[in-house]
Amino acid sequence: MSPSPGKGPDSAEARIDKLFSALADPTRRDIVRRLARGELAVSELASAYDMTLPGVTRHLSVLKAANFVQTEKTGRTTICRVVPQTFDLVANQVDQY
Amino acid sequence: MSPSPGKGPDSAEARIDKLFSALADPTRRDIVRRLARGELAVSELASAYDMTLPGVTRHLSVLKAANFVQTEKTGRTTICRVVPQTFDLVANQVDQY
DNA sequence: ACTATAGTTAACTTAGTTGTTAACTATTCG
DNA sequence: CGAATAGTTAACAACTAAGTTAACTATAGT
Repeated sequence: MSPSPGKGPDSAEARIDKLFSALADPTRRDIVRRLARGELAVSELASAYDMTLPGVTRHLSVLKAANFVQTEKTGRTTICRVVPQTFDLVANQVDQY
Repeated sequence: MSPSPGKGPDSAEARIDKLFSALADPTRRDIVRRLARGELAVSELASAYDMTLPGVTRHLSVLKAANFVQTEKTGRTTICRVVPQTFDLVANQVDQY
């Protein structure tokens, strides 16, 4: 039955949904801007916002689900960095319209 | 007190929120793709989807609020067309990340 | 071993989105 | 005028999203 390009929750369209809705939140856009300047730990990021840590963790998980951000765990700190290719992908999408 | 660039519901950030969340829905992206090929009446658009007319009207109002689409009423039909500048705006946003 | 630090997960609240049906306005045609 | 067509608005149900607190896991330091 193959990877099936159907309209499941993992379809190409659903992936594009995730791209745009991840960017549709100002905190997440700001996270991305900060990470574009260099990788940061979760709590370093969190200190920039008037928001509890779990809130930031969730924004990060949205960004990871859309593949805008990758994380790597080193010891007890989790380092976050941007995945630049994903932005190219968005740019290509936008150009199509 | 001037236009006030604060963080109200009409701030620059809120406008960008609207841009991305308008594109975060597959029906709305499809509407935009169709309109990019030429203007269409609301009911012409609606006939392309397995959705009632009020549903389509609402998607259009989201696209209008984000300024992706403009409408013009002629007699009893409402013609929809795309606002290309808005896509440039999105592209510029994406390039900043 | 104990405590503090770093982060995630769960449960919950509040608010917003998506789509429906029903009711409405306005234009066109007989 | 009366009926059909084009579209919007209102009220509602179902679902998703953002943020909170509380509880948990795991690594580091003393």
